[in-house]
Amino acid sequence: MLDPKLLRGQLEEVATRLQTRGFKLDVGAFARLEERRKSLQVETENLQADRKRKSKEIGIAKGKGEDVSALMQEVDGFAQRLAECEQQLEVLQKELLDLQLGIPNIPHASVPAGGGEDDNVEVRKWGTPTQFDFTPLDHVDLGVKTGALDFETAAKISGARFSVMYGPLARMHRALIQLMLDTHTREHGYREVYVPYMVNPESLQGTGQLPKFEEELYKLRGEKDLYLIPTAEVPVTNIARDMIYSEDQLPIRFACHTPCFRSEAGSHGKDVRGMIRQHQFEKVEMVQLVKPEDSHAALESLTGHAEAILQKLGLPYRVIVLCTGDMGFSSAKTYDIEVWLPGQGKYREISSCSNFEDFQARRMQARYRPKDGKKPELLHTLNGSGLAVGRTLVAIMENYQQADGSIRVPDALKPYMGGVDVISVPA
RNA sequence: GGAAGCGUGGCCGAGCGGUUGAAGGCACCGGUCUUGAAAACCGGCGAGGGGCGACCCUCCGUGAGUUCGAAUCUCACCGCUUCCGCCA
Repeated sequence: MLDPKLLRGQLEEVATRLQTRGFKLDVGAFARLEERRKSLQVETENLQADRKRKSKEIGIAKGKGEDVSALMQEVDGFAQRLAECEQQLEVLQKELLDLQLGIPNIPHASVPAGGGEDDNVEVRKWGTPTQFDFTPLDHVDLGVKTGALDFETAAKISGARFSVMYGPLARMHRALIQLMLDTHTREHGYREVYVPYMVNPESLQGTGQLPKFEEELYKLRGEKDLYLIPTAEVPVTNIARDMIYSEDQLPIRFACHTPCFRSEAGSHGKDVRGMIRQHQFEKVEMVQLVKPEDSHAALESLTGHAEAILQKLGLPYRVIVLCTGDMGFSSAKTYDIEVWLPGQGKYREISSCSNFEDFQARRMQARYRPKDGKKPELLHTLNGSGLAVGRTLVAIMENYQQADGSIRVPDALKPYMGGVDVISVPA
């Protein structure tokens, strides 16, 4: 959520900046609502002040044993109007809030302008696309050859966009999670955290998935309103909801492994082959809670933490900065990391690292108290995948494949693989 | 699932329906003292919001209700604790 004061005070500038990300702010509608709110709120509060004062007088008069019927009548005189005002104000404020909850974050000044993914800008590249002296297969064909991936069985059990993995490949999938968590906790200063996979609507509103993107979520049946998490970002960031941290507690860094559940509504026909886009996938997520002045530096280091995993695994990648038109709803700035996939002959997203500044914090009322003892301030939140596990597995399969369809185990994973160093093709 | 109890400021903890946004303590901030620190003492100190301002409003788990007036009374819901049962 944007700062309501900013919205009121600099409505036109805000609208202009939101336009760069393709969002049309209805300036007129907002201004009209805001004007009505202002006059109604002033009237309501004046009447409330009146009632408060008179009630106090009644108390005093009664204490002295005086007659209070005149005072009571005075209150009666405006009680009706007050009730109307209060009710209308409540409706109006709800309307304004709904409007504000639907407004995306303002892009940071350093974000390149652009209308869509074609305008994203590459900022660096690591490694070079893997070369083969044979024609490389994609992970689906490799999965068939090794007998380790089984989409048909997954379809039988659940449907499209699910996968079943067997043996050493399933183990490598688990090993990746271990490597990622160990790296972030031992080398990058994150605290490991375990969280619920089912969350309430308040949490989803806090991070920005609700109210606007409900169709992307799986909602559970049952007497409680619960949703499956689309990312660990939701439960982990909401740890900070309604909190006031002391300044010396910051920064807080969490690393968390969870499954993620996404309906992928609206991506029909996209990445239908293989395990690139699944309804269920594993991810290790990094979340940071920092002081406002530190958040952009934190985004750089957090992105580096995700890159470190790819470097350990020897997977070529590039980092791009998303342009204004391609960023997510809540983000002020986002780097995507794209890994080289020989099977597709292109770079594909494997991590997304974002600085939300105070956008999520305002929705969550996540704050900290500055050292000088003054008012609590909103903190800044960030998160990034470190990494998407399924896609990392795909990248390893495709980059580490050999001519016979077997897959070498990257050195960094060997300690976790119990002696297996090749996923071989059965005879 | 059954029974009982409890939800008050950053934390702990008082609070007869009426000058209570809330005693007290801790923490925190400022000061005195000290070579420095600690201790002691003095002072300050909840959050959110509105108004150009003088100021004003809201908030005691959440939501309804009673009342001129609710932290305080009623109802519902949520959460927590303890005991019993069941259970990975």
